[in-house]
Amino acid sequence: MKSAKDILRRYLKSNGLLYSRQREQVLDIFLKTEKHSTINDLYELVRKKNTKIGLATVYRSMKVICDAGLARETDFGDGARRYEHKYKHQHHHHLVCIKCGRIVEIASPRLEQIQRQLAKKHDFTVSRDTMKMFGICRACKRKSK
Amino acid sequence: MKSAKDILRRYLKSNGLLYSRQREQVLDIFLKTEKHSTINDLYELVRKKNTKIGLATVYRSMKVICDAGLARETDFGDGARRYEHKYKHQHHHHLVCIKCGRIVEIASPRLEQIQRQLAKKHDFTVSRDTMKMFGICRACKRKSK
DNA sequence: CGAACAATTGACCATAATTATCAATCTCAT
DNA sequence: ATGAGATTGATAATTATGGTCAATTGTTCG
Repeated sequence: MKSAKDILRRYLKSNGLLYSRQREQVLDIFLKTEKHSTINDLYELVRKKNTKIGLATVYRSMKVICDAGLARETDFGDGARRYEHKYKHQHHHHLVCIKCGRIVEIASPRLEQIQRQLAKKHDFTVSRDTMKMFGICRACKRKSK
Repeated sequence: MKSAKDILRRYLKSNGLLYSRQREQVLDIFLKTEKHSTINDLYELVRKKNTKIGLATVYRSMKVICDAGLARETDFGDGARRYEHKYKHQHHHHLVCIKCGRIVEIASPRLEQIQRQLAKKHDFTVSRDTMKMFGICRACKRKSK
């Protein structure tokens, strides 16, 4: 089983790109995060290891890490791009609480099946998909009673 | 059957807001658009009728029109908020071609049913949801052969 | 109708996320 | 170790969007 670093290394090499210290640092930090970090989140974390790193480098590194298939961009409509793990994580969708911001990840084979059928019906070759439901979670419903 | 203007009027009145000339103009233009316009698209269209209107007014008007339930924000991840019709239009999802930008609207009761089940399972009260699949449409697949 | 009052507007500024620029520096195959 | 080419960090530029405020407008009520 290849490690995430191996995958990044291989991706970079096969595209004529370099395995820089900064890219490795960003990947290390990203792998340690649990969920849905913004570029700024990652930037601040990486700066604890490397105070000299620039914000643009974090943007650029996450782009490469996505291209390598290790991360996935998600957008919760809050004006900031977020990243989640893609390697060794099953495809999933999101329930987002608009009160407390809690995000629940959900996987549903039946949903995926319907998605495949819909894509086939319209002859689309799908490379990326996203489904989100925004609403109020159980805890917030209790609180507001 | 109430017209979109009646709905806006009623919404405004019941919220202590005013029915201004600009809001009506923005609504008129929005109703004439077919699909997924950005604020800037609408701004340029409204300016043909009212060269004095400000961009901020279009932002503010579309916000109110959304709140009144006549429009829905969509996000295709291209860095610009887009608006689509909500009144007298059934809920739907999107297939987006990443080559030519074509957007196909799809409705699926089975998908909606699964969404309801997933929300219920996690005790979420869903107020808004979105599902998108990005890929290559039939026409673009043919072209690239 | 017309005055009064609160909401809205338009112009402009503020902010925030993201990207472009470019000289200095680093990576890696040889 | 070296050189060609990729990357970086600092900063400026860009873009979408929201805030401010004095001037204007819409609505209500007498």
